Amino acid sequence: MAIRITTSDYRALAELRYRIRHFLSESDYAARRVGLEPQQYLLLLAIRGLPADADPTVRVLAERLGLRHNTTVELINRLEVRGYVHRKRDVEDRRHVLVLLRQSGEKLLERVARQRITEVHTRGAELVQAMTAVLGYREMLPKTSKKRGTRQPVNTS
Amino acid sequence: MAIRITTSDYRALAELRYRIRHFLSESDYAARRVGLEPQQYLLLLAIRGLPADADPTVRVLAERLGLRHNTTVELINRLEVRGYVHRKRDVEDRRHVLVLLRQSGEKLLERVARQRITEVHTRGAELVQAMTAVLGYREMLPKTSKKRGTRQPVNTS
DNA sequence: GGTAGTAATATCGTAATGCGATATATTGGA
DNA sequence: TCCAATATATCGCATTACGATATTACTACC
Repeated sequence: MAIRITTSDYRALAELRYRIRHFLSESDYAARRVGLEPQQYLLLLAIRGLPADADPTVRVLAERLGLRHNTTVELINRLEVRGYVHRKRDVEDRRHVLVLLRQSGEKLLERVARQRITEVHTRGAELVQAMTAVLGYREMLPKTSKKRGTRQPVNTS
Repeated sequence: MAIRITTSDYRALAELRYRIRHFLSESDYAARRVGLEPQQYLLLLAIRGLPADADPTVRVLAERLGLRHNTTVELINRLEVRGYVHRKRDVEDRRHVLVLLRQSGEKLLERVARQRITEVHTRGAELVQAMTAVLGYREMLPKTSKKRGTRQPVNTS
């Protein structure tokens, strides 16, 4: 049943990760330059760039960041201590906590985003190109057994 | 001088991150299921999938993972303790340390990679599509505003 | 209205991650 | 030989992340 995984397969997976990682580390670096931890930048971005129909609750943000809710709570704590965001109880449903940007947070976010926007369009194209190259190296991979399809969802949210 | 960053810009950046994050977290999850931390899986993968012309030294692996060398050293330490890799001094240049997979490490890596290979081909295509959509979200707009238009179109050649 | 169950957030303990600064060993020249 | 560059390792510290558990608020159902 087990199809042998070749060195080419491993190289493709590794190369894909390498490309993505280096694309993202530009942004990590940009964040650190303005004194933000990478994850902190991502939280600020997630709030500011939330889809129009969503509220910035802890749970929603956790889902957007691909994190557990408790990890997100602590991330918010650190940003609140630094004065970049603040919490506001949702009056509609008092279980919900809305996480809102403060001026200082928005400022920092903007400084990182400004550097990223052009960057993303130039390097992003490279990344997409590299990804299609890597992904297309074996388009005709035979379908594996049915069992493999029973995968659990990543998030409990 | 500063061009205003719009909500659409933030949404695009956030959406891009969301897509990438969820694509990657599948792999984090697959790694954790076999008892590997995400980064540990990536180190094993980096070793096994290293380009043919490279040696698995600490520095090379750090570069492939996009990490500082000292972070990589500690990651290797943890994997060595668990018996998944071992170190070997390079006899050519005794400053170099070669990081080699042990059987157990290779086994675990294979289990994760096996789940990822098909996954990457299906979800990867989705990701690429989403990325081009996000990256090109303004490419379709009329190029009236010259300021914004200074961005290069995606070159797929 | 009361109660059980569900949902959202928070807290605690612990391990992994990651960096800057610094230390040590090795190599390859001047 | 001596010195600068290179490679790895160590130390201290903050951040990240998770599982388990607690607390508060809402919702059904009786």
